Amino acid sequence: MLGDGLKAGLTQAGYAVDWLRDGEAAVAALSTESFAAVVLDLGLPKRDGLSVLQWLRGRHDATPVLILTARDRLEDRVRGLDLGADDYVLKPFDLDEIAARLRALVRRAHGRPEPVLTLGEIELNPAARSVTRGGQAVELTPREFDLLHLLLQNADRVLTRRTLEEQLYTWNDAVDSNALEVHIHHLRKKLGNDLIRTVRGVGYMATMSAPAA
Amino acid sequence: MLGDGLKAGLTQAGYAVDWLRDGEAAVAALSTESFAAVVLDLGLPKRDGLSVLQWLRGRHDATPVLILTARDRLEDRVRGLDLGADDYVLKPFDLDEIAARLRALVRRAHGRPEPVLTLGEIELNPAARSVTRGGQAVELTPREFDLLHLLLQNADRVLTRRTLEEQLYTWNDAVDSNALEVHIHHLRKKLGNDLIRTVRGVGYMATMSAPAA
DNA sequence: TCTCCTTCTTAAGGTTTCCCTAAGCTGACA
DNA sequence: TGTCAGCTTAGGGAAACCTTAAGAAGGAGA
Repeated sequence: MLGDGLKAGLTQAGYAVDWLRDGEAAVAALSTESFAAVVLDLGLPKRDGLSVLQWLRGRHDATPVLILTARDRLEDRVRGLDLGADDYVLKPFDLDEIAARLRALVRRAHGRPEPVLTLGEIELNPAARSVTRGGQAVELTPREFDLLHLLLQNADRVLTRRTLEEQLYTWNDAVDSNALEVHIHHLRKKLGNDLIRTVRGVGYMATMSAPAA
Repeated sequence: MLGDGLKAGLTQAGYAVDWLRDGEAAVAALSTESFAAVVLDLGLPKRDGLSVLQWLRGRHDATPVLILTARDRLEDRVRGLDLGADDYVLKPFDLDEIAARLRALVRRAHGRPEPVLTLGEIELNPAARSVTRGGQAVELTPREFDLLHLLLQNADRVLTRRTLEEQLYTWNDAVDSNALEVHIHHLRKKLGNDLIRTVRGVGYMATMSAPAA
């Protein structure tokens, strides 16, 4: 059922999709055909998803791989990235998010830069990892950049604290502190107070215009 | 002829349409005016559609672009998406489909393709956690938002006090007070008295128009 | 190896927002 | 006209968030 939805969604997003229902079939397909990218569910029957990934990288096949993993299987995600996965998405997943990340992966694989993100007077260049405000360069630390990147990719949409922390800290899930708040604070200091809106009790959202007083 | 039909159809669907007949004219129009969305035929005369798209994205213009492409020009479609097109439709196309996709694109341009709940002049966007009344933003507190969300999800259906409280307060933290009434009151103050109808002895209901006498 | 420097996290107030409570009031229904 | 469900109002207090500062951790360069 999960596969059905995923296939339908990605097809609608403009991809040609081959859906292999177990690890063995996936290996068989990957040995004979060439794909732009692979979406790999780590909970595959017959042959474990991680072993498929390991096998693929063992052949020096650089096809971009996006892994799908359950929220409570943190160690799988870490192992997946270690084995050469390019990105991951947590289940239950959002179709738009998968489509967007796939597109980014395929772009990168072709050596094409990801498009610049713009919101108001802020501009973020993922390839150069640079940010400008009103045309003027702004220096951000790595964490600040990643956080801003996430927010801009989801502009006008509330991101929960949980989501942000999960994306920001791939390995160490339990960041039991207000680190996020501190980074938000630094971003606001550098980019202006209007860019990032607090949604009390939920999270944060990047948005262009301030609300009507 | 294709353009004629498209313009007529989109106009009828409620859009204000400017029809530029070649790539150069399109670039000229796009440099001076601002559009809610662009429908781009890749087979334009004078200046190729893809080059128009490339030019547009080169200026960091994020206007949604829907490309029209012939069924046998698959690679154009792929290039178009890579260059930053937001969606595509194959020729020969279906007018309703184009209209539907345009609607989705325009919405997405201001906050992802999230389903928006609408009732009368009230619109609620769960992704942005925003509410508008007659197009004008209304600021709600978290509790107010959640309550309105519940009511709109069950529009024209009576929700008992009990149901509402259970949903609002993580499993029956039995709020032994009139807190619910207070929030209802605040909502009515912000959104007008007609939206939420009291069903005496039972609960509340969101509904569009006042009852017939 | 040592030192300097950047960056990230932690922690501790300070501040703002919001939510419940409670008490008086209003209007519906008998 | 009495009663009761729901409406209205305002303030205390707590949770959520902001701000600041300092210590840890890591890396670069000598």
